[in-house]
Amino acid sequence: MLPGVSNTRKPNPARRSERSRRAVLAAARELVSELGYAKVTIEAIAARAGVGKQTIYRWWPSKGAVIFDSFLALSEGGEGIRLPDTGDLEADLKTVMRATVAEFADPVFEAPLRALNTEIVGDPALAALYREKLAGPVDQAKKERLRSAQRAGQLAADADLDLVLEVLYAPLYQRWLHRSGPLTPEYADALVDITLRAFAP
Amino acid sequence: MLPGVSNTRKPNPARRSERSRRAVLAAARELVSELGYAKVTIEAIAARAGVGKQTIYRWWPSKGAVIFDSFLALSEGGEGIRLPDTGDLEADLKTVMRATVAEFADPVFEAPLRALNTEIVGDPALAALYREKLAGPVDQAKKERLRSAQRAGQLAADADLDLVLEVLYAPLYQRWLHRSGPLTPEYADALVDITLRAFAP
Amino acid sequence: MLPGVSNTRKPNPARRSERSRRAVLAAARELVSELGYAKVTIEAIAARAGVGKQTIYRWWPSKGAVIFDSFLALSEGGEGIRLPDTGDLEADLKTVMRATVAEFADPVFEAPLRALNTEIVGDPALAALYREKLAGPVDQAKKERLRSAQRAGQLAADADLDLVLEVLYAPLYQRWLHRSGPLTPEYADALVDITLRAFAP
Amino acid sequence: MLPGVSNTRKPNPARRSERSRRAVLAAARELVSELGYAKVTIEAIAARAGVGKQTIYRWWPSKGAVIFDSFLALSEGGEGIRLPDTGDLEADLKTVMRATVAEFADPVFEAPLRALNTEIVGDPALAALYREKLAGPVDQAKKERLRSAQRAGQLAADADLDLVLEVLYAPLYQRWLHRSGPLTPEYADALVDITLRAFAP
DNA sequence: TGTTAACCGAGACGGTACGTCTCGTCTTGGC
DNA sequence: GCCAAGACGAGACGTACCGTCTCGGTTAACA
Repeated sequence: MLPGVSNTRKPNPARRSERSRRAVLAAARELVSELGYAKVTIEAIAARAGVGKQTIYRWWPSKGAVIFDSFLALSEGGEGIRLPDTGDLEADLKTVMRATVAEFADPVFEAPLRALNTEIVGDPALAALYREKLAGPVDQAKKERLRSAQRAGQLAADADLDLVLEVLYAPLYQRWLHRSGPLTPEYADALVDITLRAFAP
Repeated sequence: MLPGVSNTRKPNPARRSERSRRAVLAAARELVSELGYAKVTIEAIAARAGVGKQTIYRWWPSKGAVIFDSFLALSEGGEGIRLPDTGDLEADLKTVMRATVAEFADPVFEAPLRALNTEIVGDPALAALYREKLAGPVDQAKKERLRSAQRAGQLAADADLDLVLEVLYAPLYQRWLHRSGPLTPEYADALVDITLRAFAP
Repeated sequence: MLPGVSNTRKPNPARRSERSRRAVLAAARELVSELGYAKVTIEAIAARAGVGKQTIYRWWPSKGAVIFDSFLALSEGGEGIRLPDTGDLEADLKTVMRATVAEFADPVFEAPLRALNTEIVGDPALAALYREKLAGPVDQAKKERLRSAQRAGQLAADADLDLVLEVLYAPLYQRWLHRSGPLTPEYADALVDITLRAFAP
Repeated sequence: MLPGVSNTRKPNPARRSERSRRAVLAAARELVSELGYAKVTIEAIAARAGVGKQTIYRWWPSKGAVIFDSFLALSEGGEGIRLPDTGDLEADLKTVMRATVAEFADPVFEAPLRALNTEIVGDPALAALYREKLAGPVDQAKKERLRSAQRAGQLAADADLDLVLEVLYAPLYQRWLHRSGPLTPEYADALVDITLRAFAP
């Protein structure tokens, strides 16, 4: 082999077929909803998308990556997320937490979200990508609202905001993942109350 | 179909080979530690255990069930778990939480625990089993300690103990699952401090 | 293990259950007719006969042996076979050959006969048994008739009777095995004519 | 189902790998020689050939078909078979028959030939293929020689040549299959003598 | 404005593991 | 000690996907 020539060909993104990319992501999303993450195969995605398998292997490193990308594409439009800021932290947080509870209960979100979590647990790279592309922006928006509350004296000024978010969300997230209890609006409210007491100024 | 008549022959547990059962569970445990959950195959378990594949399929419905059982078998001896009770709730909880942090960091626990969580996310039946057989007894022990603290006036008498446990453990669990932050003894202490403040009498 | 004790236990034929023996042979015969030789399994024979598998393995060395035995049992009653001897060799042979043609065409004989031949081709021991127990007696009866014809001057006195039988029967047998041509009464007659011409005095 | 639509995907023969085809047939031939037909498995053929199992299942319907094909491939080169024609029918036939006797005795031919016959007995489709592709061409060549003999007045002009071949070969074939007697050059000669007498002009 | 390199769909390939089936042996009670 | 019943270790079955590797057939940049 000639020097500088590699056998792991590097594709040229400029020539990438946008039509194929979209078809793959759409097929991936559909299949995860229909079959659940574990039963989706790359062969099935390719067939459904009307795409050669190589086209998928060329542009994505793994099944997880394809499916993750298909979620990313969904939430892409919603850039610049902002949380409500009425000045009343408790009310604002309860609004947001109740919305989160509702989202977790929505069967449209259920399957893909669980799929995502299944994959993230065992794949550090995907976990990093998840934190960077999905969780990160949302957390930034939440922390923005919390900082505003700190300025307003509604939250301890020295509170570690990452920790605040964890106390607020992790119990909810764990209940959902393990199905260890009901996800009700009252539960959402209770988490807000507890968090505000824990991090009161 | 007539009652009691099934086309999926059901084996007679009385004749089950204890030697095979043990060998399968041991092999499963070893392989999960060595390869991680995703790369363990039933064929490999059977081969390592010196057992026919059919013997596994006869007694377990899925790979997840075998592996779960192999964890169950581990913690079976440790009945009657009790938490330390020195009278000082904060100190006792910090001891326990620091131990949990250490356990999560231990590579011996890492792989199997992640395997378990991977499987639980997508399998409600397994999740129920997990709650009943593994999480349940441990949580009972923890709640016992918390009730003792309530009697001692160190915790709000009307605190929902399930919620207390969630606030205490879920952030830690989430950090570990998502690798979203360092698991340090200080972090363990912080969680105890926050929880005690949130549920102070 | 104690000296003189072997691990290949030798069963005591005196204690053998006649009821089981009969049931096994009957089940074997039925299953060969229904499924053809290749699809019959020892498990199926045992199940149909209401007999433990070990009972079959105890008394027969192989599937072929069981099935062969089941044929033997059939033709056991018909000892002392004699061919017609009207004095007219040609007429007598044509009668017998036409009967053989009819037998080969009878679907009741078809499956078991093919089964037997399948097994015999690849198993010298079974082939020997076949010659001794099934083909032998019949061939003796045929040769008896031919000797009578030799004495009557209808056949060359020095003709090798084994060869005569082969010329008479082998073409028919081969056509049937290979399905290489129609088995008609005329064909039977033609074989007799040819054989008589070839071995004319 | 719509016409032309099938759920059993059919592969495109144009893309078939010649290398794999050859490797499979070679492996099949070797394994039949080494183990005998019954003990050859598709897995073993695939492994020996360095081929995926699916590649075999894609192109052949059964083990029998693979092995049959492996024989076909052997005799493929020898197109346009011609029998010796010195003008002396008896001498020519004895030459050919002695060669056949020798071939049947050759252990290299023994195992595969028995394998082939085992399979043919129970599989009408394979039997037809055998007659068309293997026996047919050879029989044509033989009949050509016999026709030449008819023209030379060495054989009855109205003799049924198929029948002549059967009388000539079937006894030999049956002796070999059933191991019911020795296959000697003298036996070959005897069959020729008998046949010529039976079909003398 | 061809030429040509790369992507595309399709799908065959060598493999691995699946979950099922049957083999022949071993084990357990019942008679 | 034979028997029915059936669990066992073993391993082949035929299928589903894996990830790689050709095939022709379009494109799309560049010569």
